[in-house]
Amino acid sequence: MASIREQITGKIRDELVAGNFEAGLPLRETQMAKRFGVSRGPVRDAFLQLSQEGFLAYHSNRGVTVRHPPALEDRSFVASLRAQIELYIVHKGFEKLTPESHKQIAVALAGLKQACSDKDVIEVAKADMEFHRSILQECGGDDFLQTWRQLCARMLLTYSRLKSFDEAYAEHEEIFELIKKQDLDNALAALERNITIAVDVQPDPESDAEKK
Amino acid sequence: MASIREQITGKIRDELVAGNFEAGLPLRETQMAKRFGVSRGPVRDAFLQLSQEGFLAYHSNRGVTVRHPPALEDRSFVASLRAQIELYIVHKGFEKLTPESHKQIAVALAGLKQACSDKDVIEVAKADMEFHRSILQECGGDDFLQTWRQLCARMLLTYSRLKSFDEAYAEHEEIFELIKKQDLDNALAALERNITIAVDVQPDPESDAEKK
DNA sequence: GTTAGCTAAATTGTAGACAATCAGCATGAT
DNA sequence: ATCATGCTGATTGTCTACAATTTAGCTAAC
Repeated sequence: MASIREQITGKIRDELVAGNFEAGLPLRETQMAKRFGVSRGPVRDAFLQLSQEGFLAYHSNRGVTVRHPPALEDRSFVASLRAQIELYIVHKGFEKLTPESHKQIAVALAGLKQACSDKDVIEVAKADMEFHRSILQECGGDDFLQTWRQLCARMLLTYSRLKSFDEAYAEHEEIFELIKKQDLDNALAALERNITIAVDVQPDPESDAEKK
Repeated sequence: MASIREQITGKIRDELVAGNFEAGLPLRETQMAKRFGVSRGPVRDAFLQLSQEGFLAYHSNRGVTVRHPPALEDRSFVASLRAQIELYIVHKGFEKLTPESHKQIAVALAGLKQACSDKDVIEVAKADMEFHRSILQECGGDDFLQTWRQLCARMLLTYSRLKSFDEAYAEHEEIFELIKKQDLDNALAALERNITIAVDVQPDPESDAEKK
């Protein structure tokens, strides 16, 4: 069973991804602790972790605030870094993949399918990341997972798949099929498209600099 | 004045960079708390933060262990990612640099000079990073600082400048001079050389996979 | 001999109380 | 008016005690 800290971290992260809190808004330890019916300790740990993950901005002695999404001009660079990491890991671990690996990835893909048919944007965002994460995991890319997570966090603060749910799912299904067919080159190409295509849209008016 | 958590985090990080603890060694909250004469709270926070930074590996309910350095084959990729981030930020913020910025960077460079003349490897490593960090800071790259830190942490776990101290210093001085001369292209080139040249050496026998 | 289950010690996880710090506002001197 | 100073309420930072979890060693059954 997951610790309270992990549960709290997950719940707050979900809300941040869902966009329930506007950028810059301060989150209070007491408020969250009372809301979830726990003490401040685990909440404090969660805040610290989410700050490191890139979702919150930590201000010494003054608490945390919801972090602003990256500036429009930086988003494609973030996506590029993320794509490089995924491609590197998949390229490196492609041989290692076993039928069991395929099964694990299939589970994640099924989750995405469900979320898409439910048309639940938050669940889709989470399932999207989980699909990619499972691939990295199976390719043995644990070493880069934390850095990958940070980049994903930056992207999730403005998650918005322009395309239809069905199309978003189809993209991931294609990646999975190519992996199963052991077609490395096309799998990598499909991955890269999938990662970098979702940016360069939707001008966000409140992408100001972080205030100190 | 810095909080206890920050002080503890810094001290443990220094020791990790210095290589005082061998990879895989578990660090105990109680042990560290007693050692620094504080309670477990700040130590716990420090462990959590250092885990996120990439220095420690966190195991639920079982504490933290010193993380293994990246596999030899991955190091140049880590350096490449770090170089890309620095080049991107400097490229983007080069215009913003003011005489005051140059002064800030000069301070960091002076620190590196001191450390080099003292021939103190740990201080050199810290000053090296501080020099780069000050440049990024002045170029307005706060958004990527956390990711950059993670990559640096991975590199610092095997920090070893092959060249002499004098040569290491000269490299950084050159970068600074090119920045002052506002010679963007050559500054970027010098930066990239400086970052990527330090890898591809010294086969490390104990670069095993992380144990779960 | 091997293995499953139990017990005890060590360690991390959580709670609640207290101390330190900070932002805002009123107050008063220049 | 303007700036400095000192209060005050709110919030984070730290400590201590206790609960939950894990690990290792022992025992006993097979």
